[in-house]
Amino acid sequence: MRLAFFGSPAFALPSLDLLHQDHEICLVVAQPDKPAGRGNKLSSPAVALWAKEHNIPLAQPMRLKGNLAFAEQLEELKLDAAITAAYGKILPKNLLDIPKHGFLNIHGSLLPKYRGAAPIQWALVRGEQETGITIMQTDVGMDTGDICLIRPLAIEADDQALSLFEKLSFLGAEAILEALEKLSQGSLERYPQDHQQASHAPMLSREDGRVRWHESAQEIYNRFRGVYAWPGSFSYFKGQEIKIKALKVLNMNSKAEAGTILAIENEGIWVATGEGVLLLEEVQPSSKRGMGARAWANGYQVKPGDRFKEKAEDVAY
RNA sequence: CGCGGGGUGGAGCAGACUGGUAGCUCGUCGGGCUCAUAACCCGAAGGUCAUAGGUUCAAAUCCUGUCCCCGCAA
Repeated sequence: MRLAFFGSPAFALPSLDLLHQDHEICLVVAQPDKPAGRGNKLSSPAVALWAKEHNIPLAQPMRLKGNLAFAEQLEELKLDAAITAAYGKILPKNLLDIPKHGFLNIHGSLLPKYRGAAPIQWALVRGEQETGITIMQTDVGMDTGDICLIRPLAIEADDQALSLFEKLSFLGAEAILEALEKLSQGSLERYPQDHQQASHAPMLSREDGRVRWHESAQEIYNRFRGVYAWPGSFSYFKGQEIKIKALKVLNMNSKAEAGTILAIENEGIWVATGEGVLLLEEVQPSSKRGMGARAWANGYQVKPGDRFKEKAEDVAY
């Protein structure tokens, strides 16, 4: 089939690869290049780089709404369908109607749960044991369109945002291929979502990475897994920001105040939470590279009884 | 030219403002204590202080250039 592919980050690449083998990708659309990273160097989305590598026409429009030139460009391609995968822009109605079969979206959750920009991360933060991929007919709402195909995936206890992203990106690729197969045979079903069951997964903010020590060890660990790729779990020790790079839930309890360091062992640091105890294995003070928690305790004179604080201005005793 | 922090024995840090003997917590090695130990005690090895130049009687420390690493913002 003649397709256009809308996507931006690495999540979309496995789908692109697979579609590229069986279908004709007439146009790749990605977010515009943006200044990013230290020094604000201009950088291209992964999908844009992919298109350049494979010599496929690439568009990176700033705006879609009211962009007649872009709409015309799409019209002229005589598309059978268009695919979106983590594109990052809302598609206006006039564009959705252009391809013969409209737009299909690859979404990283079991819709109607976790609609929005960060379904994978929020499924982890909420401690879900199962998530998946939904192929849906894109409409003007935020992930509200009819469902075409659902593929569940178990979340492993040690999955974090990156590992789950990777698994789902491959599952998504298989699912979209299957959906297109059915579409071309005219057997693709579509049924409406149960909007009563909908939940939302908004884009993460830096604040979502802040460790909430009063939560249970498991909840803190779940949040750690969800925000692993960005912004990462962070807390404060004696006024300095500390990122937590590796973490485990210990099977023990403590009555100490949440955030208190209980012991410093070779394998890491024991920290009390609202319920249960966590083992900090690897940390990273700002300006430093990640280091073993034990090494950090050695150099920064961390002692049992010291406490982590949730905010910079809280002074540890 | 987005803002900022850092590079000191194998690890993590202090020392720099106010130049003058290389320090701390660990690790390693040897010895001791102990029923025993990752615990404790004694001892030892190991550092061109990222790099190049400058100032000075004297530079980890002050000045200039270069390389590398990291946090924030986007």
